[in-house]
Parts: sequence; structure tokens; C-alpha cells
Amino acid sequence: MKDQLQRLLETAIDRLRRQGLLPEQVRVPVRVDRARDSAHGDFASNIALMLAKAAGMPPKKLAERIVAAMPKDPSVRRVEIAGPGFINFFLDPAAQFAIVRRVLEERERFGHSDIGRGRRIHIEFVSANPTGPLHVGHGRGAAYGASVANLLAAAGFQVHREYYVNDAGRQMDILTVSIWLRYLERCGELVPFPASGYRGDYVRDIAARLYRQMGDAYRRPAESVLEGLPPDAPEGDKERYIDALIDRARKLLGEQAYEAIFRTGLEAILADIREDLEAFGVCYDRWFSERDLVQSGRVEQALALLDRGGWLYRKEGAIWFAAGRLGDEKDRVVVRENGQITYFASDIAYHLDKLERGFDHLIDVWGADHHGYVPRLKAAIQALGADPERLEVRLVQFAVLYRGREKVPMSTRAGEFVTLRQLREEVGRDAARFFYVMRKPEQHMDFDLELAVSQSNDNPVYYVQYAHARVCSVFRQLAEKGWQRDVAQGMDALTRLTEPHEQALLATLARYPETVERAALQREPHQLTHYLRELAGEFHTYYNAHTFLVEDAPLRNARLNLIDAVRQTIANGLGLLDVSAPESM
RNA sequence: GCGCCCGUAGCUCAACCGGAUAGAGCAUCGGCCUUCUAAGCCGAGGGUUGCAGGUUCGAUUCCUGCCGGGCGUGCCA
Repeated sequence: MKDQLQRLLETAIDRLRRQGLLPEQVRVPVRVDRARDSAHGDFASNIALMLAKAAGMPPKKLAERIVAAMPKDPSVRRVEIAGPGFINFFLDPAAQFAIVRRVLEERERFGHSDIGRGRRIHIEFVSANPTGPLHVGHGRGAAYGASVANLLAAAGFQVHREYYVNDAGRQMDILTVSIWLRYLERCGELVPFPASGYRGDYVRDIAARLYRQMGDAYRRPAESVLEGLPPDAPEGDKERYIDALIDRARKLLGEQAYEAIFRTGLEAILADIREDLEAFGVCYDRWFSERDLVQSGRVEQALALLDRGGWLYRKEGAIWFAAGRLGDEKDRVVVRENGQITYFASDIAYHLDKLERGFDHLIDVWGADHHGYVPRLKAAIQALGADPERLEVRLVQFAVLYRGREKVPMSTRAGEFVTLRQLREEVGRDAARFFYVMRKPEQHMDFDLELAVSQSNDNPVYYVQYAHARVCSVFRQLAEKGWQRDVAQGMDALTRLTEPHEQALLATLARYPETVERAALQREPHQLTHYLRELAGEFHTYYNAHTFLVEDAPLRNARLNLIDAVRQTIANGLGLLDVSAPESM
């Protein structure tokens, strides 16, 4: 409909242009928006205001000319010029009813479109280090990424979801050593736990399992572990200490045993994360291993490519990438003085790999604390010879947790964080998923656990689900009263839906496809949650104001078709958020 | 210091690439259950959109400065 009106206006403007009333050069895209106020009709365009200056004509006068030059259209009942020069369209009411037919024909496809034209989009999200269970901070990225992916798929993009597993690097070594030390404790060896080790209970659990499987096989005397190590914090440097401890573990255990403990930890944690996300409704097409990337030599290949382009140089024993020449604050190290590649280096290789896999567009969803990382990665992509615009980084602000007034500290190391699993068990998947995406991603979010945990009615997800359940309940009542639903009769009687509540619902239903489209293109799932709340609200109002199961069969069937369309739309919308649409509550 | 994000009703947030009278929920107050689920509905009050300028026919939206909050500024990941 919107497009149709746009074409009418474009035709009119073309005509004026040919008559010489409008200068040829000025090209302003013609936009038609839904009117916010029904007094302004169904749709409105500000085109006359935009072109007034160029035309050298008062906007109202220009609007009149445009309207006069516009072709007739049967679905437009009336056109008005209002305010400073808006062109308001009033649609023929009959055109509004068509939406019910459309929803019930398209069913779960309603709201899908092909604006993506099958373009391939790669979306990477969560990608938390496999050094511990996901905590509540990861939840927002998970809910956001998964919802955006669903929206894009609905908009006709071919979406590939990926989790980048940082299973290489120092953090994993720290985890390995942490597990081993807990294991030694289990064996009865007295080794103090390092200040920067992972303290969570899950480390003990993994160590306990390791002990059950392997017995004393990895036991080494405490003295041999501690002998000659530099002091740990607070007297010494905890980073130096943990590095020395890692080296010691490697020596005492040998590569094979060390690797076995590493594997045990990685697999246990990855399995946990995978299961956790799955229960959260988040699925991936691929779990991409950083280790595989490193071991296959692709990091060297990527660095070689940069080197050929003249982007690498050696300084103070390290190898640097000249990110400063491509908009970053300064140059960045890719290979450390000790010969180890940095996280950044493997990330360059990873993104090169994504680009080479032929995706038209890459979306990375990161926590906002990584924002400083964006320019250097964009610089790398440019240096690799690709258009940096192909990478889009979406920064999601952290959800700050509160228990009532009290701010909840969150640190993976401290081991006192709230896990995503705990949150899910307390408030349920539906509430958590919906809650997380209710705000726009760049907005800071206060997540009051007490409120979310309280199962109170404040949570909007229940409100939307309840609307769905209510429709289902009406259909159960229909059967109990011994009535048969007659869809065809209802369609023929749609013109009976003249109540203001019904008109409002029709208009809101018609907005669903464009809401999904916009939410997808702008990567803003919160637009969908707000829409669903509005649709549910209008339904509840309607429900209270009118009885659906009336004696008048054509009217009854028309209303049933309308509320069935509402139900379908709610189900579709919740589906995109991976929130269930219960038939009863 | 520099960089990024944010500042809208008592609280949590919307506001469709700048549009018409800035909207919801919660909380507060007052009503509605013999009739399709009251997890609901109806009504009332509540605003100098952090402050000061600028651009524009029009600014919560764009620009500049200031104030306040968060984050970043590693040969960490």
C-alpha cells in the first residue's frame, strides 16, 4: 500500500517536472509514512515540504499541484492537504479488510518478505570464551543476536549463525592450570590457588570428574609444582605467577597429559554452553574453532597477505600491523616478542575466512566494552583488500544486574556471577528472551533480578502471550457451544467489522510486515516487542468491549477471522523472538 | 587527557533514515468479575526531552560547547 502511494506521488512529481514546475536536478526520495494520528488519515507524505524550496513555491501550494497531478486510485478515498503542507491519504475502508484474508492465507509466512533477496549474511554472536559457563551478561548478546538472525531470515536473507570459540590462547591455559590445581587438591596435594585462576565451582566439578576418570595419573608433588615460582599477588605479580605456573604444568605433565586436561576442560565447558544456549532457543550453524584456524596455518596466511600489502613491520622484537594508517588510533601488535600470535591476529584470519566463504555481509555482535576494537578490525579488513563496509559491528550494552537497589558484581574470575542458566531457571526462557530484547541494543539496561524473578505480572511477555491464549480459549468456547466456524462466511462478512476497536486492529495488523522489515534492516528487535505489546493491548481492549461469540453467524465468523489473524500474527512475532505462544495460561 | 555509547513522566523505556498535540508499562488515585480466562479492561493525575547555543518551514532526532553516567584507551582475551 505504501509503495502504491509512493508511486502515485512519483508519477505526479514527474508530471510537474515535465511541465517545468519543478527543477530537473532536485531529487528527493518520495516517502510515505503511516500517519500517527488517525485525523491525519492512514498515510501521509511530507514531499511538498521537502520540495517547496527547490520549487520556489509555498509548500501548501505545491501540495495542491501535486495532488492535482496525481492519478486516480480506487483504494484511495480521499486526499487532504493539512498543516504546513502534508499530503494525507485516507484509504477506502474496504481496502483495510484485505489484511485479514492475507494473514489467514499466508499463516506462518505472514510477515515474511524477500527484501533480502537471498543475500548471504553471516552473523556471529555470543562467542564467549569457553572458560566458564555463560553469565547473565552474555544473555543479552545471545537474545539479541538470535532475534536479529531470525528477523533477517524472515526478511529474505540467507542467514548463517556462527559462534567463534576462543579455544586457543592464554585464557585457556589459565583454565587448564586451574582445573589441574583443583585436581591436585582432590588428590591431597596442598597447592595454594593462584590469584588469577578461575575460581568457579564448575572448575572443581571438572576436576572431580577428571579425578574419577584418571585417578592419580596427573598427580605431582606440591613441592615440585611450587619450587622456584615467583611470588603470587599480593606480594608479587599475579600475571607473572600464573604464566610461570602454566610453564611448570607443561613441564611436569608433559604435552600429552597437559593437552588431555585442556581437552577435558574445553569439552566440558563447551558442552555446557551449547546446551545452555539451546535451552535458551539459540542455535548455530557452526561453532568455529580458533584452534583449528591457528593449527591449519590460516593465521600465517592472513599475516602473509598483510605483509605483501606492506602493512606489517617489526619493532622491538614484535610484529606490528599498521592500523594507524587506516583510521585506528595506533598500530597494533600481531605477533608478540615471544613469538606468540595475538588474539587480534587470529581474529584477522577469522574475518578473512568469513569473507572468503563468500558472505555478502558480516555482522558481529559484541559487548560494548569491545568498542575500541572496531577500528582496528575494520582497518585489517581494508588492508586485506576488502571493503570495510562489509563488516558491521553491533555493540550491545551490558545489562547491569540489580537485586533491588543492590548492584550485583559480575566477574568470571571471582566465581560469584549469576549464570544465564540460573536466570533462565528463575524467570523462564520466554520472559528472559523477551525482556532482553525489549530495549534498543545501545541503551544501557538495568536488569532487576528481584523484579524478573518475582514472576510478577509486570513482565510484558505474559501480556502478549495472554492475548494469544485468550484467542485460543475463544475457539475452545466456540466448540463447547456446538458452533462450527465458517471461514468463508466470515470473509464475506468482513465489512461488518466497523467498530472502532476492529478498525484499529485491522490497521495494526497491516503494519506487521513493515515492522518486521524495519526491525530486520535496522537490527532492532525491540521494535517487534513494542509492536506485539501494542497489538496485544488492542486485542485485550477489543475483547473487553465486544463479545465475539454472538448469535449473528456472519458477524461471529468475521470476528473469529479477525481474532484468528491477531493470534497468528502474535504467534509469528513471538516465534521470531523464540518465545512460545501458549494456547492456554 | 582522548575516543565510543547514553541522558525523555516518580521508576523502566518508546517515538518509523527531522514531521503535525512527545507515547506505553510500572507505581499512585478512582471505577469494572452471575455473560468468550480480571495474567484483563475503562478513567485521572504526572514533561522546560540534562543545560546553552546553532542549522531548518519544523529538532527528542542533525551540529558545537558544557554538565552528568557507563565503557574503552595492553606485546590481555
